[in-house]
Amino acid sequence: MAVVARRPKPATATPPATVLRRQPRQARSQERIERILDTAEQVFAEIGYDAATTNLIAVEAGTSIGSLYEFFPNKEALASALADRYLAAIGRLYETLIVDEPGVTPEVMVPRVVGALDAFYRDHPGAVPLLNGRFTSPELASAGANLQRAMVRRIDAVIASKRPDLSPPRRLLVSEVIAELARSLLVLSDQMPLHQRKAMIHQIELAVLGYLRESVPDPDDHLHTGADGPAVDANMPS
Amino acid sequence: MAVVARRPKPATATPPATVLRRQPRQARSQERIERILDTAEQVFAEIGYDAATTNLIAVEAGTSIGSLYEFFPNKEALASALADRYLAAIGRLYETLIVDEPGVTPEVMVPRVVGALDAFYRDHPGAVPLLNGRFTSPELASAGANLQRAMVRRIDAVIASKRPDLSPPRRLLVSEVIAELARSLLVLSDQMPLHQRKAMIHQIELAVLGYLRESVPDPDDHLHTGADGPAVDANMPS
DNA sequence: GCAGAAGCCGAGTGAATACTCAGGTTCAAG
DNA sequence: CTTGAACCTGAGTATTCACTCGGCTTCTGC
Repeated sequence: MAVVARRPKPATATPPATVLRRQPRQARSQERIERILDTAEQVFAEIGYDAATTNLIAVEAGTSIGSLYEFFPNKEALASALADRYLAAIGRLYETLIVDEPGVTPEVMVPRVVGALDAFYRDHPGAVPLLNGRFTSPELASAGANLQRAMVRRIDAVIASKRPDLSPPRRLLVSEVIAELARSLLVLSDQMPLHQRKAMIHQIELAVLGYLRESVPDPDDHLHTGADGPAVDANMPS
Repeated sequence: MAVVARRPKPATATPPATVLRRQPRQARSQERIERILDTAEQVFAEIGYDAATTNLIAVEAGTSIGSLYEFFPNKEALASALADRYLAAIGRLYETLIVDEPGVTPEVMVPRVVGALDAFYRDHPGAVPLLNGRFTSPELASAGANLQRAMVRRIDAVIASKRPDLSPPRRLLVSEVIAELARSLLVLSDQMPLHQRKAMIHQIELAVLGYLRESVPDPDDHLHTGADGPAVDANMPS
């Protein structure tokens, strides 16, 4: 239950529902909205979307349900607003960092991307449970899925440029594996205490690079990696 | 919400709740129970634990709620019974395949384990969404987490035996990465059509092996890889 | 073939909860 | 200061859904 719509009265053609019901005019209500969102994020992360009641969120935010519904048309809208907080930022991060620049090798790009994502998730502790948690709304789950697809597409584009010899399906497969690998391991690292987290981030880089070397061996590599020589060797195109 | 207990009446000290309320004596009811479980699995997989209503499950199973509750004490018990169907089998699979045999290299063991898991998941289409799905009950989620911990422990034991030079924390980290990598990519492959699935399975093997090579380079390998000193060094206690 | 047990049914119960609304309070413009 | 708009409140409403219970049907042992 509850995952399913619980809005039997209105039935008014289903507007976007993603936005606020009304734009606040006074600073007080703007702050209230922020407080509600902060609280919702925390509560969702702690007990999950379904178990979170709008009443609890309102009370925890130090306001009343009436006020909550003054601005948010329904519970899903809270989740949407929350997702919007991060989606754009992470999307921009992808666009900035997963790019096809001439001198950038995987050894450079992977730590950059993984590091940036890790930093972002550390700065925004709610983001991971929100977008990758096990108990989120369908709304949030599909937002997370879209983000993941965006990452896959960008990786695919970079590989396409760097390695035109790979067939498109194979490229896509490799991109999907890399993206999923990064996603799931970043989620894992997000659950760890800070001192282990750093080590885990490094393992993520190793995992991505190791997979890349196995799956897409360097064409200008003399010794091809059968089961023995990973041989990073001096590959310095700059 | 429903994630939270919804059993306000009984309050009877909380018995195990994992079992059937009553053992069936006749074949008819045994079949009914099976049908209910099959249906529950399907419904949970399709719309998630929360959105699934016990009434729907009963109707879909061609029976009545009364009958459902004749045997299952509550909704969670359905999930438990479902988990029990797979947990033991997968656990045994780990015990059989993730073992420390003398001549078995990662190149042999990894495809074996990944292949066996893939085969199991193909034979039991409900298992993956049930244990790794985004919308399962806390009960099921923790069952899945336990299973994952079991895998980590077994991998850790094998690494401990093969590579006594690694420090325990490092070993554990590597084991966790491998287990998570396998888990998340197997989930991904489970969502794919059969022809892509085979290719993905191979990528999983490459990913695990590639990560292993990066993270735990062969000690008798002259050139060491890492971007950092993994501090493996020539530490030979034997 | 019958009595009692096992099994089955589904309308009904009660608790949980998303969302409303009538009435009050605070602000800002004139 | 006044007035109307923006804002706030929380008890109440409508709905959903896990679970019960009394009555009915089917089986089984004698």
